Amino acid sequence: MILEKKKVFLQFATKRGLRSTRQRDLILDVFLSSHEHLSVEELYLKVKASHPGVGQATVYRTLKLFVEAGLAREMTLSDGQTRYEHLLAGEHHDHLICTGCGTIVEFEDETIERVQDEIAVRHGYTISSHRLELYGLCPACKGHQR
Amino acid sequence: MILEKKKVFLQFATKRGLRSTRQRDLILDVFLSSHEHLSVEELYLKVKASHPGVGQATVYRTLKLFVEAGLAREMTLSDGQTRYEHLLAGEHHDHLICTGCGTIVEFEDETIERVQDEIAVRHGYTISSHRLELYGLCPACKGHQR
DNA sequence: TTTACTGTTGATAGTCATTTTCAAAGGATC
DNA sequence: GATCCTTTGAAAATGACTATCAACAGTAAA
Ligand SMILES: [Mn+2]
Ligand SMILES: [Mn+2]
Ligand SMILES: [Zn+2]
Ligand SMILES: [Zn+2]
Repeated sequence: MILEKKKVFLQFATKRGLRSTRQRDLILDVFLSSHEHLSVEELYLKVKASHPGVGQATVYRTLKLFVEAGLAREMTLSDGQTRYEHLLAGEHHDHLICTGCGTIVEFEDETIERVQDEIAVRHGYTISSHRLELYGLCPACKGHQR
Repeated sequence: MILEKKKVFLQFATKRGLRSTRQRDLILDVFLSSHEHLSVEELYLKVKASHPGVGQATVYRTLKLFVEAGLAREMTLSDGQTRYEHLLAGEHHDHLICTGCGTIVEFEDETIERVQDEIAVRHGYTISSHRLELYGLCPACKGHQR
């Protein structure tokens, strides 16, 4: 899985004529070793922990490359920070997000996907992507509240 | 329709002990006279066109009041600007957005809403809100492209 | 009305995430 | 190794939004 994504990036880098650098290899390793939905700042801190010299701008730049390479997706929740998650081109899922603790559950639902297409067709649109986020309290947070 | 929303704001203002000001009346008029999904900047420009003295900060502040009053909804697309649209408390709709020209179609679908609830229940979550955006090309833009 | 109180406004400074700039560093090819 | 040109990191710049604060303006009592 991780190796597959490394290969995807390598192929992308080759096709684009990108040079191989320590920084990009490192950032890719850190990114692939985490399965959360990390903000740039969070990723930068993880990177800096082992390699203090790496600059924040490089992390910003490199994450954008991962998206272009087709191994990551950029997502914006309502906290004003851009987050990145693993996602190979062609894969897809939506999010169920706890407003209490931030826990994210990923899901896919073919009924919803199908109805979305029907709606688009009805209006003459051709859908290229979509975004569905459900916000609410997770079981744990529901307990705390009362 | 417009009168109803003005009344909603008036009641909110009364309940909250807000003073009646020229600026808020004006911004409310401009907001209600447009049925688009306007950014704060766009609204500010419309306001400034007839009343150049009004400050940007006042527009920001007033739009937040409209949301609190229950007659507007704040929305964030991917362009990094907050937009506001008409929405009375209790109403709801989702968006179909053209990536070519920005045209927005509003829709509601009870099947999707129902399945969303099922998904939430399955994971033990209690949903408080959601956000669904479909991105693609509208009929007009599909024509242009080819 | 005036007065006195206090909410509101607009200009400006501040914040925060992200982007740009640019000189120095470092891959790649010969 | 020499050359070329991409990449990097620090710092400045940007852009949306928020906080600050003195001047202003509703409001309600006098
Ligand atoms: Mn995810
Ligand atoms: Mn809408
Ligand atoms: Zn939770
Ligand atoms: Zn279009």
